[in-house]
Amino acid sequence: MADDGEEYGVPLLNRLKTGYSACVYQPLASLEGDCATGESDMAYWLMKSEPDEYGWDDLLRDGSTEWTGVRNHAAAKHLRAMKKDDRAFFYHSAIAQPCIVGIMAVAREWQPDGEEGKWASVKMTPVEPLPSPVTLKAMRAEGALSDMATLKQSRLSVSPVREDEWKHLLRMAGA
DNA sequence: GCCAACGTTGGC
DNA sequence: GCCAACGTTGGC
Repeated sequence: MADDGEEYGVPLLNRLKTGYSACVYQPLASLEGDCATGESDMAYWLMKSEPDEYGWDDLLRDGSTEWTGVRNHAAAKHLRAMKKDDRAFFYHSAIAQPCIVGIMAVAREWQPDGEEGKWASVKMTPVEPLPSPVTLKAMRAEGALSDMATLKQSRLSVSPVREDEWKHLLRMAGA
């Protein structure tokens, strides 16, 4: 079981849940409380990372992370559009079974990343893991997700997710 | 401003 | 590890 993409499946999530409840459960309540404006215009995103480099369990361990290193103009544009408390799926890429494994929130809006001043990074914090990960394969099989930016352009590491797509994915994840 | 060459990313 | 897709660079 530990020899291919399955290691990023349910067994890993079970392991993560433990660490999650142990160290970072508080964001949900405080984030909801911050929405004083009443009507939510919260946006949704999908952010990719190679778990060999930085995965969901690293984010749980750290409590939050600066999402640096994005060097694609379209992705950088999305980073600059992200607002505090927006939600984002954490997607594990470049593994045998690429999949969405958890939900993050924008903890702080963008700041310059790098010397050139043309790139941006945001600060992200974990909200909760998905009950079961949603694989890329499963996403591709869903007609309701056929417009998703990440499916149309696989190399885009930060992409918007529509509200209907977000809800659909949550249902697929058993959330 | 076009386009060929090249580099990088990400899925398989 | 390979290859397709995409972005960037540089010659013209």
